[in-house]
Amino acid sequence: MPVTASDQPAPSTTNPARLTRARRAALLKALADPRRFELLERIAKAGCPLGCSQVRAALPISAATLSHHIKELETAGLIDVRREGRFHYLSLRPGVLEALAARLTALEPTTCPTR
Amino acid sequence: MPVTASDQPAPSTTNPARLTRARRAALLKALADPRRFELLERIAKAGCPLGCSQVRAALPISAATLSHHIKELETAGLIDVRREGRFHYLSLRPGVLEALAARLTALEPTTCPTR
DNA sequence: TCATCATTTCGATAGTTGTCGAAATATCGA
DNA sequence: TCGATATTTCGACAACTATCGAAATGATGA
Repeated sequence: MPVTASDQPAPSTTNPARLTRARRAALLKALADPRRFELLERIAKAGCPLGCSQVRAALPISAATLSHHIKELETAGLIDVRREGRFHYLSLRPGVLEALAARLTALEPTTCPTR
Repeated sequence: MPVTASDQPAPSTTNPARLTRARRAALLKALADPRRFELLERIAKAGCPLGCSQVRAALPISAATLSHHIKELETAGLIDVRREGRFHYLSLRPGVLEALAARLTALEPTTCPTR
């Protein structure tokens, strides 16, 4: 892959609704992996920042792989990772999913009048 | 490819709002490719069924690759392809993007009360 | 300081996929 | 029937990525 959104300085918290082409692609790619989506679902469901290890315990996944996916989600700007001592806490970055969803639904409105 | 949603009989027009795990993943994967997304955008923008060749003319892409992406979008259930003689017409399958968007925003609502 | 635990990085591997040119198939008009 | 045009299939290649075990790093508490 030549130039992804991952190369960007990236997902500034301000202005969460504006989605670059590259950022939109990065988000979709991050979400497209089933394991990552499930991970995100768990984080979302938790509501409060979720401990890394708790996820690890609940999912049949190696630590290395989990770390990898967390980085992907973070790089895409989907989650925030608060690093506190040796524990890391994951939380959904607010507004991002909504922004993406809006972008998707924005594609729909035009319906063919002839049909 | 082991077991993806593509194997399913699948994107029945009825009940567009229910999204299987597999189907959701297939949709996201289909959308994650930049070229495919642009293709979809063009189809959406056209409103009315868009000729395959018109797309081909407007995009720097080989016929083989275009065919491949169209099949991906169709298999994912994002577009309908009406085959009419030697021309094929592409149109957005209604409701699918909305359903996916809904699924995404559904992840958001729970916000941490402590923070 | 040291053992322990959480997380990351490294290296390697297997599987997936986007891309194309060339060949095949299909449809139409002459 | 024949040639032209539209689309698909085939075969191949390069790039990417999910995955893991092992080793490294970092932080804590004894």
